[in-house]
Parts: sequence; structure tokens; C-alpha cells
Amino acid sequence: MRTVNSSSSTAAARPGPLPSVTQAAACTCFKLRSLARRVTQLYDQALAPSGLKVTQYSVIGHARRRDGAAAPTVSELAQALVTDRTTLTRNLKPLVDAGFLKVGSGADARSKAVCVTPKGEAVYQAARPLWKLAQSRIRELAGAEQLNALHGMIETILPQLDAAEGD
Amino acid sequence: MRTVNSSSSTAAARPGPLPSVTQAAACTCFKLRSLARRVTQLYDQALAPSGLKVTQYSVIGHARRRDGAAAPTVSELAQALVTDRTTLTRNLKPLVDAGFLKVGSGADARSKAVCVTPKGEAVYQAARPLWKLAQSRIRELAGAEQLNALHGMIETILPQLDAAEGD
DNA sequence: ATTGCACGTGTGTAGATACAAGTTTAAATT
DNA sequence: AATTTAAACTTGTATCTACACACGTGCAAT
Repeated sequence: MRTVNSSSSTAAARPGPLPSVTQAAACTCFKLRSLARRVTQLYDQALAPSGLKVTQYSVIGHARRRDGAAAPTVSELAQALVTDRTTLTRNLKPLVDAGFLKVGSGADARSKAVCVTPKGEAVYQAARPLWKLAQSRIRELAGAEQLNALHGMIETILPQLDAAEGD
Repeated sequence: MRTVNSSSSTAAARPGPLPSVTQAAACTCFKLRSLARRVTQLYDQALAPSGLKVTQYSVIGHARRRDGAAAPTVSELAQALVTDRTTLTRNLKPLVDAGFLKVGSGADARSKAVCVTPKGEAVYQAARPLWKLAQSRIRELAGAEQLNALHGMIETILPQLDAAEGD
């Protein structure tokens, strides 16, 4: 026999008073966001001496690697960063203000190219060992195997979500 | 033989010009945040008819379930939500403004208790089937086994990060 | 040449996130 | 009892996030 209910005065009518209370914590989105928050905190703390947040580190890092030759456009960069295009526009601002990036005109008069400045490259290089430290730290805390499994899982799931975008 | 470098004019001096370009995408934090963003979009789209975002749904959902008897305080709720206390303060505002929550005084004159209003309960109940739809959808897209594995992984890793907080 | 539609960007608005610092209240120490 | 310490919350500041909407440019069809 288990404890039925705490407030017995008003719960007499229905047979199952609170059937939906329990499993609210099984939300995939909630879990994912929770972990992402915590992990972000770890990375941000590690990167703090560089003055970069992990988000900014990612933006510069992706702007750095030019696939073919030309600097990526805003849209291309946004796609690489799995971010909304308009979000990237906002995220670029502090980096441009700090002189880490420069947004010039692309080949097309519409598009704009995102370039890493020497100053931005320097900050990135300074932040890199801190980032590696964070990587090691999380690997140490979570366990290498778990982490590898997590990576693989994300790489599997993410494309599956993207594929079903227009359904 | 592979393509060495695109801009061959300035890269002649150093033997390994760009040794650190490649593995920048292996960042746990970046991957995690990317997936969280996408998943959040799916949930938010599903919940849109209810007027709630998934974050708000989570807040109400956690405020609903009172463990013992009393309504949770701000700090307790923040801990349950794996969120910074000050973040929750901000997140409560739109919900209070909308009349879904009420922040009254707790037992202690310092603490405040977060209560779900009838209106809030109604919205939550309306949103619940939409949330379940999102759950099904993501389960369908990612695969039940993958998703279960992901859940388990998060539940394993998150406490490990929390445990090492004060190191 | 004009019209129309697709492409690439930015802005308004709204919310999520957290660190640093400040305020009020309870508890503990002297 | 006075002082100190800790607990609980809020605010200032800054960044991240994205949807709806507006603007300019390129291309194609008329």
C-alpha cells in the first residue's frame, strides 16, 4: 500500500487524480538543453582567460577554415554552424566590434564574406590550448568511451532531423 | 598525392602551414549545442499552438510537481531545471506576466514560492498533447533505441559534471 | 524594358542564458 | 546584544537564439 494523495479533501471524486505528473522529466529537449548548458559553462570557464565564449570560438573557428578558397558568406557560415542565419548576424557583431572578424562584400553584391582578421587569428590561437583543456576535462569527467558514443550519436541524429525539415 | 594548399605564394616558408585547421569540428560543446538548437526548434514548433515555448513548458511542468507538499522556491526550481538561479528569475517574468505562474512569499521571508495558477494549469494541459507529439516525432526521426541511449547517456554524464563542480 | 520571383541580408521583437554585484533576511559567532 | 556569515533574490550587463518582416539584388519570363 502506497501513499495515495496528500490533499485528500478534494481528490475523492476521480479514481486517478494525478496521472500525468510523473514522467515530465523524460523530455528529450529538456535533457539535451540541460546538458548543453552545463557543458557550455565548462567550456566558457576554460576559455575565459582568452576573452572568448565557446560560441565565439566556434564562429571564428569555422570562419577560419575556408573550404575551397574564398571566405564563407554569412549564409554558408550559418549553415556550417547549424544556426539560424539571423542569429549569426547578431553573433557576428561583438566579434566584428572587437576586431576579430571583418565582414566585406562577397562576389555577389548581395552576399557578404566573413574574414578572420590577424587579431582574430591571434585570439583564436591563444584560445586554442584553453579549448583543448576543456576538451580533455570533459573527456575526463564523462569518460572517453561515453563521450565518443555521444559524439557518434549526435552525428547520427542531427542529419536525420535536418532531413525531415520540410515535412 | 593530395592538394597541399590553395594559396601557395605565402605558404612556402613553414613545413606544416596549417596543422590545426582540420579537427575544429570535434568540439563536444559545439555538437551538443547544435543538436539542442535543432531539437528545441522541433519542440517549439510543435508547442506553438499552445503559445508556450519548450522552455516555458518545462518551467511550468517542474513548478507543477510539488515533491512533498509546498510549492518550490525559486532556488529549488532553478536546481530542478538545471539552470542558474538568476536565469530562472528572468524566465519567470513572461510566465508571471501571462498569468500562468504566481510568485508568492515562502515560509522564509527571503524565499519566494512559485505557484502554478489555474490558467497556467490549463495552458499546460493544452500544451501537453502537443509536447507528446513532439516526443513521438523526435523518437520517430532519431529512432527509439538511439533516443533511449541518448537519454541514458545524458543521465549518466550530467551528474558527473555536477559532481566535479567545485574542483 | 518590365515584371516577377528567388536569393542574401539585416531589423524588430521576444525570450534564454549566466556572471558580477547589490539588497534583504536568517542564522551563527562573539 | 552586536557583529559576522550565510542564504535567497533581484538587477546590470552582455550574449545567444530565432521567427516575422522588410530591403536590395540577380535572373528569368514576358
